[in-house]
Amino acid sequence: MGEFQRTSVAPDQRAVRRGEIVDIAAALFASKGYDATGIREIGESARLARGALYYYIGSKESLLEEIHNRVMDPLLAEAGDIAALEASAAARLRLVSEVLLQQIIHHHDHVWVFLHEYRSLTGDRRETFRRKRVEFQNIVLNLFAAGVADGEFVIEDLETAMLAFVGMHNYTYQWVRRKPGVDAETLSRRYSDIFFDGIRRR
Amino acid sequence: MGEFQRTSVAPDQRAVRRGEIVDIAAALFASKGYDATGIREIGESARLARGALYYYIGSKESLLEEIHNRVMDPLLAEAGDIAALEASAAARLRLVSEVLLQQIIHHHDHVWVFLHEYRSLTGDRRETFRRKRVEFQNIVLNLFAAGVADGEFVIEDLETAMLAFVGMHNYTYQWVRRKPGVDAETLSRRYSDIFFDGIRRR
DNA sequence: GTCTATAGGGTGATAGAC
DNA sequence: GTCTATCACCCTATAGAC
Repeated sequence: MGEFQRTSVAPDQRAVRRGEIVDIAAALFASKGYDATGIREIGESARLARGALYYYIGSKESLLEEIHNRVMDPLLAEAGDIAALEASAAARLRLVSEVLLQQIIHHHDHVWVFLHEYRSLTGDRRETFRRKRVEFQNIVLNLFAAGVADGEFVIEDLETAMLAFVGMHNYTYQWVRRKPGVDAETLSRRYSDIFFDGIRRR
Repeated sequence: MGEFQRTSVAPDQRAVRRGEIVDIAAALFASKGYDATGIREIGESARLARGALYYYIGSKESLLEEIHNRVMDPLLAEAGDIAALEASAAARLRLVSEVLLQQIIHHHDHVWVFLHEYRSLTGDRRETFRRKRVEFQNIVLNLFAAGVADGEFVIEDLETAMLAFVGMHNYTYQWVRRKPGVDAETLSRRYSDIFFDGIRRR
């Protein structure tokens, strides 16, 4: 039983080290691009020669896959929980906006890679990622639809509205690093104010 | 004088062929990525061996530079003309929205490369591009500021509003190819309706 | 677990024949 | 203008010693 506890509860050193390497890779991929970053560079940053590096990573593409999952999986879980809350569509969209911006701001490297390099995923990895992205967009789409059904929103085309909302948020990764001091809560409020009420004086 | 006219007015065959190769490269870079596309592939698509190809292109990076300029230069010129019109800030922003979406929809490959691969530009090329992007964003920023000065808009933070506006538009390149039949005029109207008046029922 | 050596295959760019 | 041959260098991944 002591042995069982050690393998199931104690941290797996190999998995821990692999996690560190994933973060190192995310930083390199974000600053130089996936294709332009060599396995050698990742090894140098992790202080590991190539042979030892491959003991942890398996392949370069599996690092890319894990970077994607680290952003997408918590985002999907949180957005799903928020959508299930008993609150107005506007209130729930505001919360989704905030968790999305938190990922973009606090896991900036991973999000950059996620939004820039998903085409470097191949085969099943690519298809799995595509499905998760559709799932997230559907959560947002359904919130807009719920708002229209409740008479809370007036929307000409639901899909365009969803894509405008997601696009406005996602694009944040392009500039947020150059504006330090911006926080998810403030930005979420400003985006939501614009999206729900517009900027025209009334 | 006849000879002078021929060199200054008649089309330069080399420049024409180079232009065709730039378009071929844009299509390849957009579908596979800049780093993942080889000079050999560009040559195959253009039906030219490497030696002949280099006679036209100079270098791979100069192709990337020209793809950027083909999007940015007309956009800057049109946006500058629109900003100088005597019209409300909302009307002028609506026109800027439309020319931006026209570039995104009708020069989709070039825009994809432009928004995805600008980090592969080096040295002066990169700096020149950065300046042009700032120039475009300043045109949009000044339109928002003019709207506030006229009492037409109420905006908490000008720069956030500008970035939200630009981001909502730019992100369009990610999905517009999967929705055929979308035109710049319709999309521009929908984006502007959301941005100026919001989606909440009043 | 970590290393070095190497396999097997790319890359962008240029020289020089025609 | 277009070609082939080649330069110098890079890549991901694996084998096998320690």
